[in-house]
Amino acid sequence: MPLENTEIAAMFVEMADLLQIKGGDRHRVGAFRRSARIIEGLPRPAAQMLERGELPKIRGVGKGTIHRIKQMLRRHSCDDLDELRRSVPLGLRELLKIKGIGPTMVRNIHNRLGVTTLDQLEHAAKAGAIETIPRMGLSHAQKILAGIEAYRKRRGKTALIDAERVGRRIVAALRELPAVEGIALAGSVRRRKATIGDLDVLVATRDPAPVLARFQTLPEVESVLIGGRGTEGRCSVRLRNQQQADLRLLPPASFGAGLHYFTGSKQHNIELRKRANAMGLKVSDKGVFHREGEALIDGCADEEAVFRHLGLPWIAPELREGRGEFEAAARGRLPRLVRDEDLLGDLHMHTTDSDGRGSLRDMAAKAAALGHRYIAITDHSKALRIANGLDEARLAEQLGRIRAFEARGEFPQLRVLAGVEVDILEDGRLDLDPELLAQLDWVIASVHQRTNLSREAMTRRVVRAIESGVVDCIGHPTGRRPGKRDPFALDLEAVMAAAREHDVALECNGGPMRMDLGDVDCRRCGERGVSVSIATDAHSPAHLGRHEYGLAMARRGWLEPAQIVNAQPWETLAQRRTRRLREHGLGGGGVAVAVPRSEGAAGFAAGYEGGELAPAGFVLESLEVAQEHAWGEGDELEVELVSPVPVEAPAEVEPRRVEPELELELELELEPATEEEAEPSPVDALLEALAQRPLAEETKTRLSVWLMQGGGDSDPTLEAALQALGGNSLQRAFEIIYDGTEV
DNA sequence: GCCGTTTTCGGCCCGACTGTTTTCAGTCG
Repeated sequence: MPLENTEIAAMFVEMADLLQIKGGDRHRVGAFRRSARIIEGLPRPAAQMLERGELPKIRGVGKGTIHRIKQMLRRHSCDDLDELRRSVPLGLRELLKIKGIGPTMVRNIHNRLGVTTLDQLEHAAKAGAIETIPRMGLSHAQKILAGIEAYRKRRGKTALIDAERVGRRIVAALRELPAVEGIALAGSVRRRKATIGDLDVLVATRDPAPVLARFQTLPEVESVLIGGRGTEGRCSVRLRNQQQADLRLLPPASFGAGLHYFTGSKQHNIELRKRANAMGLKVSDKGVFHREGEALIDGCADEEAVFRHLGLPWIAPELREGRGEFEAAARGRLPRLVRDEDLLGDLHMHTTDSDGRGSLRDMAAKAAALGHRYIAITDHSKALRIANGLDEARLAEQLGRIRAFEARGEFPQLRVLAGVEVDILEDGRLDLDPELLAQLDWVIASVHQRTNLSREAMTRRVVRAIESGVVDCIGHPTGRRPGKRDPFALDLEAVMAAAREHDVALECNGGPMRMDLGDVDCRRCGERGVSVSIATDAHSPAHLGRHEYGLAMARRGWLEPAQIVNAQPWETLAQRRTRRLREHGLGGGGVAVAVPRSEGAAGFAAGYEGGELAPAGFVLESLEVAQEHAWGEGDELEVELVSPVPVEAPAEVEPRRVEPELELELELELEPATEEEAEPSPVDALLEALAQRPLAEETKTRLSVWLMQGGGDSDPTLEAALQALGGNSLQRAFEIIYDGTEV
């Protein structure tokens, strides 16, 4: 497998950093950075473009860059990078990973204080040596110490995309060997965690020697940690990206048992073995055994066999965190996890109008090729100058362009929605005129700047945006960058409550460096009835369709298609928006939804009174008004009066509410029990369990499972107990579970 | 290092923010 463009780009960035630390010519540094940006943005693999002679034609790519790329493709490095790495100590390179420290500061710190390692820097900062450097003061020292602490917490963790990329390459190389009968990545990569520690590679083979030999000499390998003779069946290496990779060699007959064991998580395995124990069985990476006498029952060539022996259905790796998956599996209540093919559209992407690399048409063409049913164009707003954000005039112009594009009907199966990713300003106001926002089809509101507010201020800020009525979704809600930046201070609980009240979705941003919301937050959304948008945040056509990282978080968060906005048809989302706008007294106010149905202009929205532009599914005064203002292929465009706007959202998105009358009845039924009743009813026993702190694991699981079913009669005893506590039983369940858990 | 032209070498992206300083330097996106 050839190097990917992002990997080549990363090497150019590293060269720029190292050269800058050495005090090299800043324009040369800048040229390396520019090369990195260009390579990262190439439409096709650099290797391919090089072969076709397309690379030298690109502005900014000169002879030197071509020469280096050729070397990198051949040997994953180049002469200059080798030389720079030799001349700059490893410890100094590590300092760059601390937030607030750039190459120039590394240089100054090194030159003035002789610091070459993280520990030395920490010592210097504590000893007050930082302040002796010109233009650096106490704040810098404090910032550095905080940065070191944050870095230490996340050290050794690699982003999923990076770990997976190198892992896949190793798998591809080993798979070629005749001795390899089966191969898989296990561990946290397989569970699709956002950050990965070590890489686990499993190989099924009857002939370990050639596999071991090949593994140790892969180009990705920097040094062998454990291996060679005496270490049968395994080998650990340090990779060039500083990750550790462990190779395990397994007999094919027990590959499934090993795959399960090494996929983990640890907690999941502990619970699995507990369960096996209770059944008189023993489970290990070698298979399933009788507990007495340890006789082998089954080596388990595949993973399903492991679960089958325990009377369980196969559990998806993403759920294997010991967070209630066994209880759910045993009761036949595992979630039907959202899959790529469930996603009908993508509601977050950028074009060349702001900081994207593809035009409106480029994005639409790619989306159509991927079979998307709809996409929303959501460029940045003016506050994000660096991204060339749109002001009102440019957005209005783009809106007209999108409507005209739709009217042409070039991609009849695809609906292109006019949207925006509007900045949430410091005080919670939106960066664009709400009147204009109300005319769009899909509005994402995001925080990009001033991210260091207090928790209270940040929460007020985001909640205010939600309350505006024109916002459909909060983009990358926590601002986290796994392994790089902590989420900003935010009361997500309050945000979710507001989101639910105003029917606003929270985004699960699938940008591989964001994955925001994370898995735990996705699950909280699911439990609270807050819908989630799995979006790519694509900045080029190549990024479209890359739902894998958003899906990873959503699946780890137990989310099902019904909880995902972009797994719903666009008409459903349009209705939700229309209803919300009307409730907030913004636009709308008509009586019917008009949906154009013509062949040539499928999915195009008609205009409404006054000749202004209206979003798809917009509420229109009448059929006549719609037809009068319809544009497109002249009279070929039909506008159809569909139905009055439904007031209720689809049942699967909106959890049921408890009827007040029912509550009252149950309360009466559950009047205080008399002392002589020896045996408490199941409901009373459960009430007692619900009042316990900390909450028993079993009770917690029962609550989670019930919540995952959307409440209701899946567990009548629990429902009765919750209703006895008064109020909305779903709400009670959330409160109890989060009161009884440290989140 | 790359570009463009002045064809042999000069000029190279930028704004917000922060911290340290009274005019700038470094980081981040």
